[in-house]
Amino acid sequence: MTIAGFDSRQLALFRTVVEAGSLTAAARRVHVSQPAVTAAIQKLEGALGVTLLERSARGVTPTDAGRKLLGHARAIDALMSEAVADVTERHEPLGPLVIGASTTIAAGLLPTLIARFRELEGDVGVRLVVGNTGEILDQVRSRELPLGLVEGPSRAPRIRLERFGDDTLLPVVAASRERRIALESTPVLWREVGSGTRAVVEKALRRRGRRPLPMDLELGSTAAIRRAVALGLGLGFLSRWSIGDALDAGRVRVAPLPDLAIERRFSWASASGELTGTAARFRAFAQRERPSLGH
Amino acid sequence: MTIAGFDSRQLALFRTVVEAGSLTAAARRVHVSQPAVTAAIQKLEGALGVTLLERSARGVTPTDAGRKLLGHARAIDALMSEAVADVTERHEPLGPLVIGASTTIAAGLLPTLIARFRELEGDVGVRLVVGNTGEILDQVRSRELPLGLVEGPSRAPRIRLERFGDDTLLPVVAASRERRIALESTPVLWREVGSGTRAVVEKALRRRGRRPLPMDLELGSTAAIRRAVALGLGLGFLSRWSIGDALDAGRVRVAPLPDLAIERRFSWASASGELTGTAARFRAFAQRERPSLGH
DNA sequence: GATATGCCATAATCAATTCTTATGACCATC
DNA sequence: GATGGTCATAAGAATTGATTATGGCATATC
Repeated sequence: MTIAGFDSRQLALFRTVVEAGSLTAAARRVHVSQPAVTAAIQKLEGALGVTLLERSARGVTPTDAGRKLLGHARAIDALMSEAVADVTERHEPLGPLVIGASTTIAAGLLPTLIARFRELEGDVGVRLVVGNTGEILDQVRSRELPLGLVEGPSRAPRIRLERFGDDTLLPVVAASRERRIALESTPVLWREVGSGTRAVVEKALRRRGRRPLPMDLELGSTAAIRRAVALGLGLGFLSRWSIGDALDAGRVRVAPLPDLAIERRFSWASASGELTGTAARFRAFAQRERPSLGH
Repeated sequence: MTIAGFDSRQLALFRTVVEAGSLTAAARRVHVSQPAVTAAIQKLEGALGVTLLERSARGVTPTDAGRKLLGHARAIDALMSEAVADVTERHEPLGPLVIGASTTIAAGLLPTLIARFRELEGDVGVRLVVGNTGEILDQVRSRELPLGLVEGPSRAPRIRLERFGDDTLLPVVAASRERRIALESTPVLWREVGSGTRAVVEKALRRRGRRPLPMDLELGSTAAIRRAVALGLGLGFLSRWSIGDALDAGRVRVAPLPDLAIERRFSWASASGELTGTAARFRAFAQRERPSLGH
């Protein structure tokens, strides 16, 4: 399939570029680097044999050919969405959604996602099994769960893993706190021992030389941490996926400690082979919805 | 751009699968392996959360969702071609096409390609510079030529190389020859020393232990070799791209020496950066046309 | 019914594309 | 001129996507 070098994703990107007015802005919008956009557009131009954009120091503007292509790109975009909508349309009522998730995800990400899914699909029943990553993986392996959404692992035996997206654990403090945060003397709000989130946070802090202090607090859930942060009790770590509301409300803000942003991955887990019915539908839905979730 | 997992190439492949009636047949048609098709369709099904094909031992048939998607796939295909045609449409008359090519390509592939290009674009002037690969690359580097199409190299300094496609040098004999070919005692029809084609053929034959014989013939062009093969003078090597007519005419056939099929690559060469005008247009055209050229 | 044939699925491996980071050149604006 | 924005290039890493090899399963054939 190396033949064409011309597909709808390139067109969608081209559209974004024109609408954003610059390669850089488009790159930001789709969360890739600017050179990636440069390369993709060049490839598209090469495939068509036509210059599509007039480059300048202030951005890009479409050439005549580019303007023509823009129209087609929009039409194709529309047709693609229509195809998804049409094919995805359900005829028989869906069975309940059975899904396992690790704590952070179950608390932060899934509620939104499930709510939107039910908006679209009607009142599907939901059984959400919460556990740590290992527990969920085991239950997927033994077919107790058709589908899991977990933090971290990049591979697990006898299981099919697919990437959901990347997450960032951001250091946050109360919005009222002074600008400079002294890492050594600010209380840290921990999750309980055994939590996957705690493990990665511990590791990252140790790398920075931060040792546990008596003034640190240990809390049993992400929600508790969020509340504690808002109350000014210290520095907490919150997932980018679950942080939105708190930021919007203006109660908390991201601490100016850029080295402390912790990257990790969320992955789908399913038993090898066939994923069907409600679970398949939910996974596909979530995957499409993802770009609109995190900021 | 890892977000969607859903693009027009997947749809085009899906369409091919349904129209071919089986994954295997579709794989043959698009020249990829069957597992590649399996994987691509699975990915598409995953992205939509829907089963598209009913698998059986006799092939595949679309499900309801699959039939719906097929319609959309056709529509999108059509729209994509329309977009290409529209954007590619020319307003000002094109300048002459200036292109360099190595001997085999200039003789075997380019005439067809240029003819079709002119059918589409009108009577564009053509200046075709023939030379061996190194000579062409030098002239591209020095900007004497905007574009070259050459055999072989996978990289060259200060030059942008892009893949045109893969070529196979097939061992051919007269159709009238007996089935079994004794490599040791059959005369080989060589190109002259210095030819890129000769170099790779020599290497391949040496690996098989075949030494030059007094009965071998040396000829100055691909056309001469093709004629000599048809006349039964011995074993020749012809490019898959240029062999079509001779095979069709029934004068020659591929010799049953599968280990002797020699793979090599054809590449576009252009100066770093901007390729515009007629050359850009020709390259894009050729790239789209390619699937219909070789067998 | 045994056996063979053809189709699809999986696993392991390798090659190719695509992305990222780092950097440079260029143009506007202060 | 500096500064801050833009786009382009290069080199490396990561992801994707291909390939070959193999196995299961259903239909067809003897």
